[in-house]
Amino acid sequence: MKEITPRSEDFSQWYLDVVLKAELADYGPVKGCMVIRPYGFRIWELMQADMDRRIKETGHVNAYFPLLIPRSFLEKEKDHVQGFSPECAWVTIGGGEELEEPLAIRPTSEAMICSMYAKWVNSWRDLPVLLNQWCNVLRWEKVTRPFLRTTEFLWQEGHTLHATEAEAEEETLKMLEVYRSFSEEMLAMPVLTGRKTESEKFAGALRTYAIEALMGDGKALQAGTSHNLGQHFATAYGIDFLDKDQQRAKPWSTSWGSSTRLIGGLIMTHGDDNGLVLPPRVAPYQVVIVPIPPRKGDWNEQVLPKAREVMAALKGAGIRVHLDDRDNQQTGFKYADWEMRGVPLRLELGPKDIEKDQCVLVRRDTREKSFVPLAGLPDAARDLLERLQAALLERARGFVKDNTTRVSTYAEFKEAMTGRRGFILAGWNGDPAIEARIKEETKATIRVIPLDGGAETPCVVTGQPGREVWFAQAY
RNA sequence: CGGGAUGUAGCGCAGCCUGGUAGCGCACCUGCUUGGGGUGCAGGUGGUCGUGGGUUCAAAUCCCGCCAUCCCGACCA
Repeated sequence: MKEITPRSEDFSQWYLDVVLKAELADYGPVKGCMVIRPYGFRIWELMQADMDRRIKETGHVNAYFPLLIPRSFLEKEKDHVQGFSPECAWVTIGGGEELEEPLAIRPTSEAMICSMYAKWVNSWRDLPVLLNQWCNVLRWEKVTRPFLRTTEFLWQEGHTLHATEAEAEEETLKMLEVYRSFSEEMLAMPVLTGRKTESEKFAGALRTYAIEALMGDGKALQAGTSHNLGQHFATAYGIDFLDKDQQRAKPWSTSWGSSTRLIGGLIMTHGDDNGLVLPPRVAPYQVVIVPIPPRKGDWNEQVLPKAREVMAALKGAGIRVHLDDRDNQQTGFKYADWEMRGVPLRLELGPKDIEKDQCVLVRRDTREKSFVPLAGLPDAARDLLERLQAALLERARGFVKDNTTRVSTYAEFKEAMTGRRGFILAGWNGDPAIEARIKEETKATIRVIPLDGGAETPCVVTGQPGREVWFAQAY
C-alpha cells in the first residue's frame, strides 16, 4: 500500500491521497464526475439522515423536481441566467432528433421549482411553502477536485415562499443556523456565519449568507449557503397570490443548499498524516475490532468467538462496529489501514486480554490507549466516542483561533497572507473596488460580513470609516 | 480558453533518444511462514503500449492529427 503524502509537504496531494486510498471516491470516466464509493457514501448517508431530520424539524417537507429545465425557464431571471449559463450542460438531442428547445441539466432548481410554484400558489393561505429536495446537480466546472468542486454533485436545496420580507429573512437566517449547528455538532467543524458581499452573492439573490470553515492549509471553504431571494424570482416566474385584504401580492422566496462538499470539509478539517480522522457521529464504523491471533493455535477457537460477542454487545448499544477478521492481513497492517480510513476507535482483543476480561481501546485522534473491562464496554466505548467527538471540535476551534489574525494595516494583511494565511479580520469601507483590489493583490476575498454588520473599524486599505469583516483565501 | 507536461497491467513507473517477440515494484491469486504497529520465501494470473492515420520488411519506439489527464494562469452563486 502506497504511503499518504504528508500533509505539511503537499496539502493538495495529501487530500487526494486520502480520498482515493481511504476509498471515499474514485475518478469516473467523465471529467469532474466522480464515483462515491461505499465508504464515502456511507458518510454521506449519515450526514444526510441528520441534515434531513433538521430540515424536517424546522417545518420543511421533501419533494422531487425534474432534472431537465427548458432553456426558456432558466432565462426568466436575468442575473440568474447570467450567473449559471456558463456552467450549464445542455441536452439538445432526444430520441435521435434535435430538440425544439434545448434542456439544461439543472445547475440548481430555482427556475424549475419557481415555475411550479407559480402554478400552485394562489392565496395567502397557500403560504408559506417550505420545500426541500435531495438531488444531483451539474455545473460544468473547469477545475475539479473530488468532493470540493465536481461537475456533478449531490446536495439538498430548500426553496421556500413567504408572505413578507421579514418572514423570508427569518427563514434564511434560520437555515443558516441549521447549517452552522449541523457542521459543529455532526462534523465537529467550526464555522463562521455571515453575509456575502455583492460580488460573492448568489446569482439572482437579494442577500446571500454562508457558513465558512477553515481548512488545514489555511484556506476557507464555503460549506453551505442560504439566500434571501427577495421578490426577484416571484417576479420573474410570475408567482403571486391574493392577500387577506384582497390585494394581489408577490411572495418573498428563499433558497438554501448544502452538498457533498461538506465531506471535503470534513476531511480537510480533521485529517492528519496517517489519513482520515472521522468524527464519531458521521463515521461509518465508530469502532473497529482487530482481533489478535494467538501465538499457538487457532484464532477461530481462541479469539474470534469472543470478538463476535464483543461486537454484538457494542451493536446492541447502538454503536456502529466492524470486526476485521481478515486472516490474510497482519495486525500491524490492519492498524494502519483503519487509521487511514479514520475509524474513531480501534478495539484490540487478543488472548492476553481475554484472559483478563478486558480489551484495548485506541483513539484515532490522539492514539491514546486504554484498557477497558469487557463488562462495562458499551458504556465506556460510547463515552469515549462522545469525548472524541467533543475533542475534535475543540481542537478544530483552537486551530481557527490560532489561525485568525486581526490586522490594522494593509502591510500586516499582506504579511498574514504570505504566511500561514487563515482568517484575517480587517476593516473594509464597503467598496467593491477595494475588495477586488485586495483579491488581486493577496488572493484573499471577503468570506463573510458578520451578521451584526461588524465592528466599526477603519478600512485596512484606505483608512476610511469601515466595518470589520472576515477575509481568507477561498477554495 | 492560453502556457507547460504526461498517457505502457488495478496503481506507480522503466523501455522510446539509437525501430527487431513488453519489463520492474506494489496490489491480486496459490502454498508455506509470520502474527500485540505496514512479515518473509517460493510459484502464478493479468497489457490490442490513449486513439486514428502515415513511414517501414518490421512501430510502445519515428512523423502528423485527435482525445484524455495533471500543473500554472484565466474562469468558478
